[in-house]
Amino acid sequence: MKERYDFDEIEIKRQKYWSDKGLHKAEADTSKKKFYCLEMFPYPSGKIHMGHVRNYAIGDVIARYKKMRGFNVLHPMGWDAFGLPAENAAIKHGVHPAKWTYENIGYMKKQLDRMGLSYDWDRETATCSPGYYKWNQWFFLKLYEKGLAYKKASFVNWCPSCVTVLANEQVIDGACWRCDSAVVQKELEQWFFKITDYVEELLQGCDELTGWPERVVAMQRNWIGRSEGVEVDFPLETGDEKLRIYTTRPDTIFGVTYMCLAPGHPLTERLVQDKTALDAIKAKSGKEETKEGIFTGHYAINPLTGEKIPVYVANFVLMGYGTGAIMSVPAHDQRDFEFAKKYGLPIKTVIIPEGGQEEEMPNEAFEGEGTLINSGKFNGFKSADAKGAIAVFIEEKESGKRTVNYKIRDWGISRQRYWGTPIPIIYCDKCGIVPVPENDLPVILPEDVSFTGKGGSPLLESERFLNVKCPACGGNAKRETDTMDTFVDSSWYFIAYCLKDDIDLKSQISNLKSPINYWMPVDQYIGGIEHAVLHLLYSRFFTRCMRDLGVISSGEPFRNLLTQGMVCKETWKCPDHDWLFPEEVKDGRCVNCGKQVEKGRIEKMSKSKKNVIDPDALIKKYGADTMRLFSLFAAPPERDLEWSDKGVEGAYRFLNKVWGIVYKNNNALCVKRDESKENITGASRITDYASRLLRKTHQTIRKVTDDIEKDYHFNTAIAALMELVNEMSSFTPENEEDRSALGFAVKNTLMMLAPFAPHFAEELWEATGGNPSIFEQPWPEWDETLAKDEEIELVVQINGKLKAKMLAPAGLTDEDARQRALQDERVKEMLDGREIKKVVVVKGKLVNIVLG
RNA sequence: GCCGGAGUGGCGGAAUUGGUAGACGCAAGGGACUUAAAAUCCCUCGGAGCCUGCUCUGUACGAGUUCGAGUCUCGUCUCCGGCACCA
Repeated sequence: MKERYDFDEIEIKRQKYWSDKGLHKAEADTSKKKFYCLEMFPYPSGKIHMGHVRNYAIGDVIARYKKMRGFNVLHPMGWDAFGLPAENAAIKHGVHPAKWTYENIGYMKKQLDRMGLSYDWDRETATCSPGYYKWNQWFFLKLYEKGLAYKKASFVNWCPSCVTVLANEQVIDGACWRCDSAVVQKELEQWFFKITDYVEELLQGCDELTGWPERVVAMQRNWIGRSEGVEVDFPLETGDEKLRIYTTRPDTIFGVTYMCLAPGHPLTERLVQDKTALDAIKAKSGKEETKEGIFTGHYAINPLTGEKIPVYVANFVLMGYGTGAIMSVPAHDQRDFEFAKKYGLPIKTVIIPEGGQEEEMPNEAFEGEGTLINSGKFNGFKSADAKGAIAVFIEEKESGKRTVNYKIRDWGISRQRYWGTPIPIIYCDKCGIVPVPENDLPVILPEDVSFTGKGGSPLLESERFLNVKCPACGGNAKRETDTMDTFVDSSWYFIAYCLKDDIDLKSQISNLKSPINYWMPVDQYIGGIEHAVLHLLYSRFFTRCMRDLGVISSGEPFRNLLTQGMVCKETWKCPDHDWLFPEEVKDGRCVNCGKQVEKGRIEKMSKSKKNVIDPDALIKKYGADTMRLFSLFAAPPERDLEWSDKGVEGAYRFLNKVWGIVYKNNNALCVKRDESKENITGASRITDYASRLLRKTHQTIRKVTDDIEKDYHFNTAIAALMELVNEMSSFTPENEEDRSALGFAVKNTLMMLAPFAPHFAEELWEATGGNPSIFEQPWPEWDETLAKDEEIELVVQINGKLKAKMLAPAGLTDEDARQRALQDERVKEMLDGREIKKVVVVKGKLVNIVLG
């Protein structure tokens, strides 16, 4: 072996070795226990970034570790290849989205391979390939058959800059999630997936997501937003029209002093005379913090009290939730309270808190539960009881019914964009909406379109695509020109990976022994927290739909989820030149202007903040193993990672140290024996020397295995390996026993290092005579008796404070420990003859002497 | 406002069911090797005191439970993330 650690040569050699061996290929085999390890696939934006590196390094450690544990491991990778950036690149640079995308895929794939990731590339999929998106279309047709895909006109979130519709989830604080432009409302015909049909199941399924981070499950529950309440009809004073409201607080219904309609409510136009005032309210709808409203001039009747109640239109009432109308109880709802104060409306208290009294002039609404007053026959009821009783009463009076409401809406999937899956629908003047026959799939995305960026669907311009014969009547018809939301693509790619060459979902229906049913669910899914709601919820929905189609036998796709933290780095800012690259800062000054720079916060790596590290450069300087090792060592996976150039050097030093030990061991050990100048006397001394290293090795195997198994805490596992290596580096073997102990330590260190620094471990494995691949070795096992310490440090406390430490044989009895502590000269001195009240002994660890 | 999560050295981070606070790494200081530097190796490294050994103190803050609290309970403060006029 070479004296120097030449990472570049080794890594390329080992990547070829694994590839030639087909080490990462997976085959479904029901006789083997499987492990499906999956990292969220990337959008092929051009180059991988450190976030990818971390994500994939974590996944690769798990995949390689599980393989060594004897699992049949599936570890695939592919490309989330449809999406806006490709189209934007086409508009900007005139490159066709397909060309742009496939070129990026080619480059990024090389980068991933250079990292030494153990993917089975036979299963690679790009969602933009017809072989993949055909099944998006097939799935769409199946949902359409079941009434789960439907078209409706609705107000949608429209981004004027991206010229497209956005899902509710893609709107953040009224702005586009991608470009930050203000989102406007526009009425369009859209295709929807009926996720609301599965909402109860998706919610209940949350209880079973025990392998998911709690906060992600909480976010999903929160997004679904289930609430139980009552819909109540308030008849209008004039005519037979009724106002239907939704409330979760029927216990406060006697406190209603006015009502509010959403500006978009169907009745507003009829009730409000002053259209300019109405328009003003509409303009302020759903945006502003301040509450504004107008009186309609109409009154409704509270069905329980018969009271006459003024009806308002208010900007803060949402049309999309409940019935778009509310009953207002200012005494017990802060929003209603503020509105009432502003417009001088009465406030009627109907709930008093436990042990409280009715306040004359409340300063704020009391939103808690309590006891009912001013509520007719329900006076004296507790809120919880009153909710039920009043709901029943309303139902008996046929004034309303108990209902469950959800915040989640159906999933709008239409996008007025080119680079996505064509929706397989044909519009015929005679037959109306006609689905493309299954046999005609895929509907291929045409290439002959131009990218002007002027908006509208580019597909409208492709005559060959647009004009089609109606499958039903044969007459002239037109295709749907919208494409699907790319979240459709990513909602089932993990199922596609299970099928190797041909993603034929249909052929797998009702096949209990299909590869899908062998590999699914994903045992470990790893990705960023940013997908906590969207992607993960849609995938759970899709998998359930697939289950109901018979494609898969169970509906929960991801057993365990690990959300890795962000990769962060410090930032630099110049008062004139904004964010600076680290190399633009010299001695605390900006190299452009010489001004004092400000050390900014530690932020997520981003090009705009100029605090990115380029993985290519890192690999060139230190190699992939060092990069992987550092990103795994610096923090536990779920936490944010602060990038440190010095820390990377530390990881590199560590590998060099191991290399040095193995090199020395391999070549110089045999000679060393005669050159020995040290005086080591007595065989027992030598035995002890070797057995200490042996013990440490067994302890390390236990620690590393536990750390990986428990929570994938690779940072502490690597720390334990470093400890062992430190011990090895100061170990000079003097005899056969020593040499075999060191050999054992080296061999096990390499095996444990293998998932983290695979090329490095594989190279040294071979250099030390290991054969075949280290990844075909079983994970090391420890011997509990050999791992046991012979001596322990017995801690003596007096009144809980550490006073002395002494060596004692392991496994001593509590009584022995007690005697040793009490008879220690120094302890005796400190006790100074004072009365001992009690002695607490913690087995094999500690004695606490409690004085009176 | 509601729901999560977190506050430990100069820094990243360790500490089974409550039982030696600060593993491992980085930075820093000192030393060895070298003509010199790099690399490497050795030592020190929470704070304060007498710098030998030791003593006191210390895990955001304040109480509490306990023989014993970074860990459990209650309260306070700060920071981060998500949701947010959802009736």
